[in-house]
Amino acid sequence: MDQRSAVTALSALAHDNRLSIFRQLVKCGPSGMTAGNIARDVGIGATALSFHLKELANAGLVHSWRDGRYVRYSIEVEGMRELLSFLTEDCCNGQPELCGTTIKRAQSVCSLQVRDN
Amino acid sequence: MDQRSAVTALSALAHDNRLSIFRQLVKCGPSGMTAGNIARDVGIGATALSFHLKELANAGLVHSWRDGRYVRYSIEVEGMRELLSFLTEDCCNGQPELCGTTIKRAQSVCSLQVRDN
DNA sequence: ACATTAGTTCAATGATCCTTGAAATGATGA
DNA sequence: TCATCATTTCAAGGATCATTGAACTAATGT
Repeated sequence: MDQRSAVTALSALAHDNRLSIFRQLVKCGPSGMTAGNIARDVGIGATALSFHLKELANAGLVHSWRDGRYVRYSIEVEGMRELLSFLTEDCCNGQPELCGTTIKRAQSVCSLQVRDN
Repeated sequence: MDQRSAVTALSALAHDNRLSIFRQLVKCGPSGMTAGNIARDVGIGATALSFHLKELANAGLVHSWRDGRYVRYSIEVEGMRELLSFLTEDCCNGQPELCGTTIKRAQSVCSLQVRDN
């Protein structure tokens, strides 16, 4: 991931409604949700929802597919993982003991955890 | 971390210059950098730098202290960790195998990795 | 005290983003 | 085919954010 893509992804997440949408989809997993159900849960109109979903999709954070009369959206795991990785790249110049002294290591609840690559 | 703080933090990172500043500080570790050196590395003026650092500080992502004639800035590790954790909270409703099948688990290069709490 | 260096605050302008309803598109079932 | 439901696109406005130079505050050394 490059800086430009990272800014796009962060901008996509940096909005109250979009962050709510994103977190709903994180919870929901690969099966995704229909646009209509997202709109209901987040409490916004269809137009606004469509606008925000487009931003998230354009940022590589969600993707969609048609499911009969509905359109389903789900999180783009790889895009999210790349973003988290980018944010922590070269932390303390590869000497984790420098920041590791202040916080505890622990297991992530999810494979979205940052990895070195 | 609540939704409001997360949006503030993401908004702070969602800007080309601020993301550059942030990543410089991530690399640099706890010793931090002077404002002047950040400005030189990122290639922006003092006024703009001050504005952006204020945004990052307000978002809880960096902090600063005076060091003689200079002001040093460094990353706020806990704030960053909270943000990463918030973004992946309840991923796949606690069933990591759902998203874990598509990406490989691996160790983070840094203790900033997401943890379950 | 004064000159110099380092950073921050202020105010105004321009740029970008968000919201809204109305219209358009796509899919289903009778 | 027609009515209906689901979602997207369009266009206009209001709101928010970024940039700039100038003025200001803070620390240092002489």
